[in-house]
Amino acid sequence: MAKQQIERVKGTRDLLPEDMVKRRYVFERIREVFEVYGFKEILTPTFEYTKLFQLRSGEEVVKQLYAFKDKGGRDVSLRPDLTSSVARLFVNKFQNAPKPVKWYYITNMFRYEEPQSGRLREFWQAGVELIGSPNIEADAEVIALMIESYLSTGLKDFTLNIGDRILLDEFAKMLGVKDDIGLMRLIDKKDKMSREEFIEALKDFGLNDDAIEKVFSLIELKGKPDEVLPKAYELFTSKEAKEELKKIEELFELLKAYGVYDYALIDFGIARGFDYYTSIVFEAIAENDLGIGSIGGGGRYDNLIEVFGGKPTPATGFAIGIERLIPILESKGLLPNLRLSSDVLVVYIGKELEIKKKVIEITQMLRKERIKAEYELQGRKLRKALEYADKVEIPLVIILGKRDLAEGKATIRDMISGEQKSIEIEKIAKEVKEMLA
RNA sequence: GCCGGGGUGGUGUAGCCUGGUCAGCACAGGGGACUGUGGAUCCCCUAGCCCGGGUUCAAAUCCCGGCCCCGGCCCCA
Repeated sequence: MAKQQIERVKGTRDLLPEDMVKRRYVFERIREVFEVYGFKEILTPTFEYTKLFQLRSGEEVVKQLYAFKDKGGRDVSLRPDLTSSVARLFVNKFQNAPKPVKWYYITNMFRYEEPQSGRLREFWQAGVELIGSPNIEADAEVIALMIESYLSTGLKDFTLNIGDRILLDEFAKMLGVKDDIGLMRLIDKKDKMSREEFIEALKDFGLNDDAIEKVFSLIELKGKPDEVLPKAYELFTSKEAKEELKKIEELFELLKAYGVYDYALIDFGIARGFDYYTSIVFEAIAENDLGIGSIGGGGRYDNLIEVFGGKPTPATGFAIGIERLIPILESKGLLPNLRLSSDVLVVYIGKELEIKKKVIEITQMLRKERIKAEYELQGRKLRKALEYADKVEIPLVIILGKRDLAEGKATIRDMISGEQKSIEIEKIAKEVKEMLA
């Protein structure tokens, strides 16, 4: 009698065989694309010194971390993402490596937050980091890769929305706002309130009518670059802003060359947390009715490596949220039917050791041919064994009893048609392959 | 951290408001009817009131606290 039932830890999930086949399918598609773009797989430790994450994001981030003291008194945290670890690794060992450094990872992350739709405490991300190039080509490369990653999973109904931290900073300056983060958070919430409420909120924030007018101009800067950029050049007057806009114009030209232009949009309202991003930021949105917002995001972080004690090194990257992507793929019927069951069940009739041994030999023969084969381990009677095969959708059953064995044969049963034939034991593997084909 | 809704066998649920029959049903699982042939039927078995406290003669049921789940807020690297 169990004294105590141990449950899963809050915000975690058990992944069952049927979940794992789907995930593996998605991971493999994404991995293929990462690889053909020349990214190499890496993995850093599951936990790091808490300091690493504090250095990047400040003290308040600790309450969103799975942070604890180990037995040696070290303050450590489970990784909330891989970007910090990658930057640390780069500073530790790769500062003199040939540039660019192109790394990817597919692994789990941990954040101590309240679970809700599309949000767990342990979750998986597939992401890349491209370190060493300050050029807009590098931004284009990762954005194109992100788009192609989604496409490889069959997703088509999505957009990659591109914003820019520099322009947001310029915007805040134009309005004379010091708390640019606060302003952007407010702008982020615009869709959750009515126009009147939004105007009220902006007034409460301290903006005058002219500034509010400008905020609305900014929000309208969303869509295809041909429409948005001309308006943006009107709204932004500073030299820095104009230069940044020129880069974005070029970025979209490059995306045309990559062949992914159709999926990319401008959205200058994107803030992406404001942690360490320095210019181009982006996030992917897929239309869905599951209440899932962004399915991935990224951007340029040109001073993070410096923060970690490295030489100033530009970098950019993104991460795809697997737990958000998979339900969307599933709801759109984009995941193929992946059968889990074995191809063959070998069943014996009778209790003689000789028959059981022959059944094992047949099973092994099939396995050597890389056919997924199992034999009846429960010792069920033939009738029950057939019911079992039917229930778990094993398409072929090989039956071996005294009568078959006496002739050196076994019976193969096609579980779908019900047809059976007697076949010499040595020829089973060949026959099974033909029947499965 | 805050707010709302919920927690009954492995799964889905009835019962809760109006405390009191062995907590009912279905599916799944195991066995049998049928000792070499399944996807049909019948029978049997396994297995449950999230945890702790309180009220009461009596708690799955009412009250309090906790934990967990679903969703929302904050936040979202």
